[in-house]
Amino acid sequence: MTERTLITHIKTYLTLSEEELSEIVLFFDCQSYNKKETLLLAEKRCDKLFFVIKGCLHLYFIDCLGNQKTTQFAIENWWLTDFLAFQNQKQSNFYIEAVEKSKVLSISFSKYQELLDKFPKMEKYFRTIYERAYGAALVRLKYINSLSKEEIFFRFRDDFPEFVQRVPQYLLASFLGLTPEYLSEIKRK
Amino acid sequence: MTERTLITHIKTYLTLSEEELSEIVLFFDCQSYNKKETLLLAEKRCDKLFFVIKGCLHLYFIDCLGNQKTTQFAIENWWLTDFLAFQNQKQSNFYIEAVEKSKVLSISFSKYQELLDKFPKMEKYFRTIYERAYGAALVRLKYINSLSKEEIFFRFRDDFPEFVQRVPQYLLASFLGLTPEYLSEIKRK
DNA sequence: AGCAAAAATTAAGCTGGTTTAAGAAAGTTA
DNA sequence: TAACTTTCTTAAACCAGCTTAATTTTTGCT
Repeated sequence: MTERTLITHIKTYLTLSEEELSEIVLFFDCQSYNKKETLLLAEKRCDKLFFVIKGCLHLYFIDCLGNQKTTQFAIENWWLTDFLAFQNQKQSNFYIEAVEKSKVLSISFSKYQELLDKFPKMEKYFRTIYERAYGAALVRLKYINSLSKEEIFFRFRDDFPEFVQRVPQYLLASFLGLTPEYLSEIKRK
Repeated sequence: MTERTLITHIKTYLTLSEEELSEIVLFFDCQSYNKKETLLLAEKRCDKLFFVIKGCLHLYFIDCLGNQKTTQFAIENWWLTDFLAFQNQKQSNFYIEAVEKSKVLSISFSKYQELLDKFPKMEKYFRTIYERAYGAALVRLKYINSLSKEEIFFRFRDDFPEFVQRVPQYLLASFLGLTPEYLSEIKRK
């Protein structure tokens, strides 16, 4: 069962019975996506929260020149959506697309509410996830505001070597906030 | 009572009895800080989560050239700490200082755990706060990666005009990721 | 009010990183 | 294995934003 991935993840944060856990996963839909397939469209109401079982997604937007810019990746055990738009049930500022063939759980906003109402312990689970994600975003902002683009790349490669291998360079460049050309030049050294 | 500020804020997210609310605020200490007074030191274990009753705090670090760089502000009704260090009870990557004379509630990590255990509804409160904060951080990363420094400033001034008046320009410049000199040049136009 | 310190402005010179454009390599499809 | 498409590389010209440094304005203190 592929849903074991989520159950295992929840169990690292909470103590829940097997019955509860198997009830919980019923709130989710499981779907597979091919490389470059779209999961969420900007301008549409953001009604889905995603959990990656296998594969890799990215959250991106299109800048004023028509370039795709990646703001966040999500690999196995990561949650992803436009959280602000999801919480307010507004239209999304971002697109979500599969970077590679992926297996993904999703939950609608109303099911998410139901899940949290029925299993209040899940509030703790998500509180912990978001507390950490927000903290990590602040540290990321710190790096952006203190390191040169070259240092940002080397730091990221040291911290996540396997990830640098995994995603195409032009997506990595966009995530790190530099041009593919400059990233290529940095790597040459 | 100054604690009403927190109570009022919690009530916008949860339904709780007055008895519960007044028990909750007992978990917090209230303290006043003068302008430039330090609340949290980098390199020290991060054992406090802060809530601003009145005034303004900022989360900053010192870059390799010895410059103070602001990553986040917190005004009335905002929570602030180095969330990653707080959750893991590690030493902080950041300093926290009062930007102006401020009145602040604080809670230690162990009291925070106790509070969440005793009042599980508070999990929902913090889940919501962090979900929003993380979403906002992603949108902020989007702006950083798509707008010129000039556009970043004008956008921020349009969105938060009163805030631009409130904090010193050199802190605002640092928060927006540009030099005070360049910000000054932009404003001249 | 008067002094000292902190913050903001101005301007010139400089550089890290972008833009543009073209070619090479790697992946995909039939 | 050939043709097409996507991704990566290279190099030169360019510029947004930084650095430096000197001056002015504002703030805080007694």
